[in-house]
Amino acid sequence: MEPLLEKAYEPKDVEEKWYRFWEDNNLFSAAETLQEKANYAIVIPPPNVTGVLHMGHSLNITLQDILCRYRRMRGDNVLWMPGTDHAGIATQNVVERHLAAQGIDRHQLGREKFIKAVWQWRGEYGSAIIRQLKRLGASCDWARERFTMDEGLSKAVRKVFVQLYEEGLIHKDNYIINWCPRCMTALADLEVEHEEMPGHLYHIHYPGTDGKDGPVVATTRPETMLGDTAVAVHPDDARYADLIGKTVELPLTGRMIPVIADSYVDMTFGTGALKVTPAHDPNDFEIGRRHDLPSVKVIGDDGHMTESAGTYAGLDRFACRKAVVEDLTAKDLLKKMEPHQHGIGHCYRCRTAVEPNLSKQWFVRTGPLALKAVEDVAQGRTRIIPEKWATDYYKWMENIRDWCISRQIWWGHPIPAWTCGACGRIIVAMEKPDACPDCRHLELIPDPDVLDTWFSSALWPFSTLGWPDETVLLKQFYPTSALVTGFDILFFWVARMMMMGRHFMDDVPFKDVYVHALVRDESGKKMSKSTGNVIDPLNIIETYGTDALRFTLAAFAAQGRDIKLSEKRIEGYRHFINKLWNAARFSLMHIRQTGPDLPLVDDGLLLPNRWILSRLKTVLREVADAIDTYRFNDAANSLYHFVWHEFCDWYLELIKPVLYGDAVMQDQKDATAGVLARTLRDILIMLHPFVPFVTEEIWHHLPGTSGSIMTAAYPDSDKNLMEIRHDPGAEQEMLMIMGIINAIRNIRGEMNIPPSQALAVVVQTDIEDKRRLLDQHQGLIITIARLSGLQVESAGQKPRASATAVFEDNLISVRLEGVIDFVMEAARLEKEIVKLDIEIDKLNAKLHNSAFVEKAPENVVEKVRDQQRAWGEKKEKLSHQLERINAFGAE
RNA sequence: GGGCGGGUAGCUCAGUUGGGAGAGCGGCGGCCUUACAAGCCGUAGGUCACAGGUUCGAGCCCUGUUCCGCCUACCA
Repeated sequence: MEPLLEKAYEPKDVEEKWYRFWEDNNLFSAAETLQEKANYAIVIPPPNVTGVLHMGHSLNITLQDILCRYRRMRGDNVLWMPGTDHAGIATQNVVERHLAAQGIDRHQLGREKFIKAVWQWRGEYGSAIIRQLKRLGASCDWARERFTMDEGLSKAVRKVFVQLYEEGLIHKDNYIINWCPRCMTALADLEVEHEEMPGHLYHIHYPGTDGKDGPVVATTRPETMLGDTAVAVHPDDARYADLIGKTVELPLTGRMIPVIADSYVDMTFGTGALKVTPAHDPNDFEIGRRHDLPSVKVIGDDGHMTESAGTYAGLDRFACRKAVVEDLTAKDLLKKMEPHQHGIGHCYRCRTAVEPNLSKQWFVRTGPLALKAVEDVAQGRTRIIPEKWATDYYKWMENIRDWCISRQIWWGHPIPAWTCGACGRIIVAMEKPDACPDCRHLELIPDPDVLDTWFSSALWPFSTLGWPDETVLLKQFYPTSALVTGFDILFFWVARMMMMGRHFMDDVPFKDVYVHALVRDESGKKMSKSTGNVIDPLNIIETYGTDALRFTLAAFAAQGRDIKLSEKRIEGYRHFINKLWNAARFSLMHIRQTGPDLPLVDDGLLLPNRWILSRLKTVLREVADAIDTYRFNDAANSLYHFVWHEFCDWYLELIKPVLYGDAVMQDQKDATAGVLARTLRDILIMLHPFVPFVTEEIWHHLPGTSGSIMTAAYPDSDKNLMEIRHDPGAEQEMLMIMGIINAIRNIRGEMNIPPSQALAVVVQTDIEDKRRLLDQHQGLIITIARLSGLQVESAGQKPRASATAVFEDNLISVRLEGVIDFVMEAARLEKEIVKLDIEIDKLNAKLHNSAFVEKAPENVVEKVRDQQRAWGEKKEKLSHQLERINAFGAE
């Protein structure tokens, strides 16, 4: 029965135990039924299957877990849908490296065997991230875990592809796209990261053919000139007016190319003459289309020059640049070379410089889809929180470009399209057809490409619920309640889910999108392995425990865009966990009742009990409100303050005299233990979503509880809360008692009087109710302020030698005959008076300002007057005391 | 180029309709007071980036300046 807890909380001892307990008891699983009960659903942002838990996940998971655990305690039927995504390019890269270590190249292996190898790899290593999520305490419905390459999800992908194709929203086209020569695949615009880099602007002379000199063009990429098919100038540019329509020589190739006029050209940049390479520059591609120019692809998919590059064929693109520049210099065609800063696109998976490349790819026409997705947010069907992110969402959606969804890799969802070997017709279908519908030819060549991983992620909120089948789960939980994610994938993922959800489900995918910050290191840099500034959450968990990490993340969750994390903070919150632990340890020594049937609403309750219950009621409301509005930091801070600075610092100290006192009636002791039990219980419940492990552990030691704390009801508007009374009177009275104790402590501290020395104190007030109150709680004050005695009297007679303080109208005198240092006390009073003077002067200035008195609201003016009066009286008392002290000192 | 966010105590940051500047950590002083030294008590410290404006009143609203960070873009 006597549950003696260890002196310090040891997370390692309990975390694994309770996680297993929760799983074994099925506490994470949602009920699949079309019942009346409120449903609450969150789909996890699926981590990359190759991923290792980082701080970003930790924050993301913690916040979702807080919501889910909280909603369960509020009585909702909660589905937290977990899973991973197959991360096409990243996974393929990982597995390729894995194979390379064994000296195997994927092309040797062949496509089928390679995919088999990826699945095998996934089986071995793919659940690492899931195990790590569990260490964070994530209460996901693991039995329903999904993977974007699951059969069900693949079916959804094919269905979506086919339907969009039939609706004309997917098409295949020759277009200039971003190409990663290392990953050997196309990338979507979003998957390119631009980085400002120093380079050069090369001025190259293209000689004319009619005896005249010809233009000088400016370029940052001279190697692409081998693929030039025109030179463009602005139609209004007088300098080149007579060149338009003529041809010029393309150096190093011997080809002749036309000079065309296009208003895209910026006359003020460079030389005003632009070389046009339709196959290797998006703008040039557009110009090429407008002017019907041929495209010459001189850079191959592997980043080396093609046969079309003539003598440069086979050279790496960067080596070719060097060679071209050398050759131009030799021919005296390089007129100028100036330093130039410009943005260069890099592959977001491997950092290789992206090559704009002409290629035949599949695209989603996003325009019509985006229109509706914008409406959904504008009309409030989906709320984006904080609201400021809606601006970014709108802007991106409104400027959206077609989405290149085909990838030239092997790992991913095959594009459900086939080309007839005879007539060349493209067939798009859920399953491979037996024959070409046009010519009945039997040889159908499957499209070699796979789909962008984000294409399948975009379906996540409904594909995981069973779509395209009409499942109970789908009916129950779509639209989902909330999506919690970092702003870095607002476009990659959220925007695309919005488009797909609306289009296929005819409803938004989620009611709320909560966008949280990014976790950075303490100097504000993004954590990355290459910088070496990562704080590994698993290490943190080892050292400080999961709860400390979670509470830290929650407490910092709403701090703008970034969370700068350092171990110091986490350590600080570990102290909080330990504080809670010790408060529980103390409480459990006194809680013997096994039932909650204690008289909580009872005027006979002692003041500290009435006070803490009143405060508890307020905090219950505050925390619930904060979580309901995604103000996780407010919730965490409210709890931190309440538990540490009210419950521990005051309440537990205040009830010690009751619990330990010999003269206290047993029924008061019992009632106090009851209030203590109730308060601790509710603290545990409120804290549980934030720090699930330590609260579960304490819960099981707390008499009168049963089962898991996960199944405890959050005290809200139910009768649980009704039995706690909001008691402003008690709060008011406690404020006074605390104020007086603080004043005495202040004197003790400033006078350097050790706690071991008991003090004799006199409190004087003219208000009889206050005297009665102080008399009544004399014991409390004596114990907590460590007094030898407390005398309460009406104002008038002054004790002979004392240090004094004023709280409200109470004059507090600490008697220190023979110990008091008059000089020190005089200095203390003077300091206090100076401070008061400054404040009073400010108030006087306000009140002497007639504009203020006339125009400010009545209650504001009244408040200032009250304050002025109160401080004036306080100052008077202190000044009077100062005179007396000076007189004593002079004796 | 465009847009967004930020500049508040030594550090990291709160500050939700404009009305007496806050927390945590750190610092300093005193304490092993029967839950906790991962603790307790006390205390110092701020022209709220700068300059104007609106207002009786501005950390908060407006304008400009400056510094930092991020996102975005087709000036080669």
